[in-house]
Amino acid sequence: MAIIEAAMEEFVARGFAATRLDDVAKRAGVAKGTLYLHFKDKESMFEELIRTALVPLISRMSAPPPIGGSVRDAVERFAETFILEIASTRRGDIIRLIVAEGPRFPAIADFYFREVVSKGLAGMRALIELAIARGEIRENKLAQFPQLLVAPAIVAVIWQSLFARHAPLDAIAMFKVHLDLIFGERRTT
Amino acid sequence: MAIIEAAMEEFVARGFAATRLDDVAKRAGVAKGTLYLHFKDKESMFEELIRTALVPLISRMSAPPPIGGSVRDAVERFAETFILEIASTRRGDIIRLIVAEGPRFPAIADFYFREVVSKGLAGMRALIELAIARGEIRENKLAQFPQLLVAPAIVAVIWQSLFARHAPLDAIAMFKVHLDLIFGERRTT
DNA sequence: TGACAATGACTGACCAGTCAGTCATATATT
DNA sequence: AATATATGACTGACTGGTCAGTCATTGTCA
Repeated sequence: MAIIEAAMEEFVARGFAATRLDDVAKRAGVAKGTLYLHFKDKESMFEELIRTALVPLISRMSAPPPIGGSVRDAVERFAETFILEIASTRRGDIIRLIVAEGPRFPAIADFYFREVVSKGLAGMRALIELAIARGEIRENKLAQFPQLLVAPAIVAVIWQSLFARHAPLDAIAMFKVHLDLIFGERRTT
Repeated sequence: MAIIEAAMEEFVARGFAATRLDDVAKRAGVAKGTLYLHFKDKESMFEELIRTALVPLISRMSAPPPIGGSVRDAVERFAETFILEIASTRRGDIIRLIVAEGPRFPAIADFYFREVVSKGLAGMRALIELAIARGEIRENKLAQFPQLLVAPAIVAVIWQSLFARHAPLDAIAMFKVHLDLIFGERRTT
């Protein structure tokens, strides 16, 4: 749907309040009235968009449980995907948008917490516990704070949208160092 | 100045675009015209506010270089101060506000990068290098990414404003686990 | 032709920014 | 000291422009 894409662009670039529906319509190549055939009003358009935008994130999150190789490899592949497909792209702006508008749209913060954050953290915690059981991770208190595992990814997202211009950040290299801290220095075959 | 405080409250609560100067004036107990005796327009009011709000942060940042005890202790004290005085208070919202509005106010992102982020990271890097030289930290690639040291603090700030209601986060405990990852498990005397 | 989708001109609310006027205080004059 | 005059911080009603949301009209397709 062209409208959804157009609205996403505008909301990401200007935030909720400063986005004009005239601009969304123009970008989508429809008349303003058409928007109201699909959405009740600006606010529900915004909320539905954020929800929609998350569907791909969610499917990634609940993706492959790592039966095969080491937990570290699984986490590393996961993080690479996340950074390449989210932190370095338009989708990262969605996360920034949620941080920006969340407090003013409790419904969005709630939804995001329920559907993404709590599930994602639970998944991370499971991974961490598995790694501890296997002896890949020593620090067993890490399972209490799965946020620590993903913190650099969040920071990468923020960095890209605010400071990439001033100082580009090699998010993947950073994340590998982070994993070295957690799993111990990688064995150089 | 009552105006500054009032404006801060409103901007933090509603963001730039959705804040009404009538509300700022009412909250400050002055007439709207008075605002324009102190600020050129809404935009420069906002920018000056953000700059002003950072002064206390900056002075903290450039505070005591840790000559005395271990680097870990210094970082731990620093992080505790940061979390208690920033992440858990109104000031945390300022950081969120910068994340939210930064892309639309390049001047603010620039200023913030120059005055806070680059200086802060340089300080962190120096600390990390000292700790590596002293043998407190093994992972010597950490000096390339001082962001990793502070990432949990950033995450804590965001968590507090978005999700504290759903799941309170013990940011200090989290940070200690983080430090255990970096410095190795703490010796229990 | 009838049913439905799409349009875009229009309306009314809202709000940043203005400015003619007020008034408390300071300065000058007698 | 008493009165007159000047100053400028402050006010808030007002204006002009903007924009969310509406709806009478037009286009489309079976």
